[in-house]
Amino acid sequence: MSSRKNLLALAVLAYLSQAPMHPYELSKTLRAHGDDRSIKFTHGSVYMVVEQLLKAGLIAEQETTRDGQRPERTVYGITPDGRAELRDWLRDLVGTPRHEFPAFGSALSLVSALHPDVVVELLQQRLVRLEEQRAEAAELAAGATPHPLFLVEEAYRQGLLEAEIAFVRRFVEQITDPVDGWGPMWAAYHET
Amino acid sequence: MSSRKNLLALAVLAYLSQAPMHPYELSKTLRAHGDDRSIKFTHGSVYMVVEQLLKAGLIAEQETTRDGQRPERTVYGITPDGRAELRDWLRDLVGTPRHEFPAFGSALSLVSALHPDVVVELLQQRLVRLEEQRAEAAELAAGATPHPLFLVEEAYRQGLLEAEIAFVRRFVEQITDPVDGWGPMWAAYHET
DNA sequence: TCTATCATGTAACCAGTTACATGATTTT
DNA sequence: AAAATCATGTAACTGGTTACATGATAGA
Repeated sequence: MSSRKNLLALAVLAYLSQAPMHPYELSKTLRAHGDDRSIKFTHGSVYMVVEQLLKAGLIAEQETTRDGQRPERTVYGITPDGRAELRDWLRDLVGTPRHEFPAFGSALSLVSALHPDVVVELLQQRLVRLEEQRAEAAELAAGATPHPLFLVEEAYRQGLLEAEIAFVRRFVEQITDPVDGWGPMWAAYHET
Repeated sequence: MSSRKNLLALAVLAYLSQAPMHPYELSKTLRAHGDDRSIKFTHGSVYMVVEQLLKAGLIAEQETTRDGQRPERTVYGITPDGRAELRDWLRDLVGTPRHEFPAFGSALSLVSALHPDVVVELLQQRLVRLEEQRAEAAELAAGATPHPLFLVEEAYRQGLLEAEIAFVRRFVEQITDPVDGWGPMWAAYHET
């Protein structure tokens, strides 16, 4: 089995559960549906996971066609094992939160290596970028209207975004608070 | 240069900027300081990044000691280039948000493949787990008292956690709302 | 003293990214 | 008809994870 690490494999299973396709078509369809906002993949990685899923028996070669002088295309379909894996994997992802490692969190854990003054500047810069993202997201949500179920991932993102904005604001205040801000202590410690 | 992908490399630079160490010691120190909550690494990957950083000239072999019949240990120290990279990298991470791919988000984008009834169950299960995590985090924050600057990453996590809890609650309601919930439409669509 | 665990590192394997290759179609 | 872009795939490189190896100390 794919050992459930690469989320692209999940997406491929999901799409093949609706109709057989060849890898290039998968690649296109995924991108067309905007799945590249929630799943990281490149043209090349699609071929990779298809091969992995094939080895694992979760999909199977369905037919091999040749259209004029184009390279051969192999069409893959999902197997019963594949359907089972899709279901179980999704259930697991939805039902059980797992520990993740957002880059900003990692940076925060090491941020004492910078001088507090520059950190404040950087945080303010981050804030304006975050607010830009929020504006874009709002626009996007206002525009399109497929059923909102298909925007649920966007809603989730927006929630996280708001939380991050709030956090950054608080953090800036904690550093700069004139009465008991961390700035001075931090600056002192930083001379080492 | 390390091309700035593996955050472990950043942590290694940060620690070596305080004192030279050998890889095993790095591994231990990182774990002792709880950096494994914010950065994903294993014993083996530390050796890997040390080698990469060495190749990139960001750290340098300082001395090679042998203690009794233990294997030789090589002690590494940061170079001036390494210090510059540490600073720039951190600045970038703090100042500029980047697009990330949380697993729950990916799952959400495909969740229509499950029946709405089971999704609701799963979300409720997720909620109790999330609330457990929140309780643990609160306890942890109440207990320890190094300067809160060293818990800032925890505070960030908590913010995200709250946001996720709120989102999941809303989502459950949207599915199950008796007047215009998505449940029926979703269930119907799901027969395909 | 036997066993378990720590200290330290290497090597083999697997996954992911990037770059390249080539014929087909479309645009200028 | 030249240039650009699309359609389709392969191959090479690089990074990350896992498993293994081996002497040292400590506990039973």
